Amino acid sequence: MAVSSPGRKAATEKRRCAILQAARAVFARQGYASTVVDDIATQAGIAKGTLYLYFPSKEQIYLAALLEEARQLDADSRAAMNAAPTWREKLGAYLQVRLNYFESHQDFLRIYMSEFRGMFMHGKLNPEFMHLIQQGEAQLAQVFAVAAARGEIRPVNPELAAATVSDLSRGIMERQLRNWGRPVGPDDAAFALDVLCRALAA
Amino acid sequence: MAVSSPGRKAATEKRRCAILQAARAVFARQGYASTVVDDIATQAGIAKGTLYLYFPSKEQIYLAALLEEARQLDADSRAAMNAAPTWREKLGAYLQVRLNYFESHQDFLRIYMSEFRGMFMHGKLNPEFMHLIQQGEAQLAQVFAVAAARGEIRPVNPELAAATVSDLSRGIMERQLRNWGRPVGPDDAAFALDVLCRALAA
DNA sequence: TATAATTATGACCAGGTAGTCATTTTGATG
DNA sequence: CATCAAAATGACTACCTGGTCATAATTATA
Repeated sequence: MAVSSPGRKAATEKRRCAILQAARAVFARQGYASTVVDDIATQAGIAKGTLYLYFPSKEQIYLAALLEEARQLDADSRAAMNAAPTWREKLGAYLQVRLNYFESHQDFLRIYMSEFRGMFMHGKLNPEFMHLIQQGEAQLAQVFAVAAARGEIRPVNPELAAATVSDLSRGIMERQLRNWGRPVGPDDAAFALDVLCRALAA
Repeated sequence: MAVSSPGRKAATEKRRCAILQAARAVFARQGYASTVVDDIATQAGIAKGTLYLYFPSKEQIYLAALLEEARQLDADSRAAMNAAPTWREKLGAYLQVRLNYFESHQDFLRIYMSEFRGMFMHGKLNPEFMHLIQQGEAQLAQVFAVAAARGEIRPVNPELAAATVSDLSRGIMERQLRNWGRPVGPDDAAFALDVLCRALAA
């Protein structure tokens, strides 16, 4: 008569995660349009019908798969930046977190870079995503605002500086993804950090 | 008996262009996936069947619509940079051309920014596109290589520097497209140029 | 104007896929 | 073990859309 035992709930949650992981793998490999719902089910080792027991639509799977990781990235980023004392280290932490995340979550980043970002410009986007992204840049801007107020960097428009950082970090990740020509590595991040430091130095 | 009079050829070419322009408008508004071939035909004021007299498939329309503009942007860019004498002015020209292009070809840039770029990472891409893009960065890299050899800038990896420029210029255009929060304008480009100059100064 | 060639049309078709649901399997409970 | 609710299944359907082609309109030629 138990409507749902505790063990039941855990199993359900586990399966949910497995589905999302499978979805990320498939979407990363094939992109949203070329992915068929059955592909995801197969990758997850379940039947299509079962998928629809956990998610209402292909689109929702996609969104959920990305949102989960986006939250994590945001949290990691936030933690690392808060732990860093100086603006320079905070900046380094921001870049570092992204590089680390890249190592362990390529699927997510591939989807994010290759098609998700473009969604901003078209139809509506899940508000939480907007928030997450805006929040990320706002945090960065805050760092620069503080540093500028303290005279640690020259007085720049903090939002513009933050946007610059996010442009550069995106570029780095994109180059990692497609190894365009020569291999890119940590040099790339070091160069970006160097560029930023020189550009911002008081 | 004339197989095709000269006036005929011109009319055909004109229609072809009209189709591509219509295609850009629609693709920019709705994205590739959400666009139905009939949308393009309607926008161009012709019937769907007629479209297929000029192009063999939806994908080819998309590619042709973008390739046309990409060639133009490349040409403009090349011309402006060649005309500029110093590395600094060449860099300014690169950014400027992109900003100008943005004014007059929003449709193209919207498609390019929001979904086309992501294609690099998935399936094959028209080789001419690869070439155009790689060539663009290579030209930029060349500028830096020369400037570094002359001691006009500090000795940086030219490819990395070029990549940085293209990351920043992309960021600018993207921010223009979605007026995220406050309006962005030429300040944005000026800031980017400033960042680059400071970062590269000998 | 009559004739023929070129160009345009849009109803139609074939293929493919998101989502459903009647049926089966699982596993908890007494 | 018997019973039954919850979970899983996959064949099926309803719909959509890229591309075709027989027909019609247009334009050039004689």
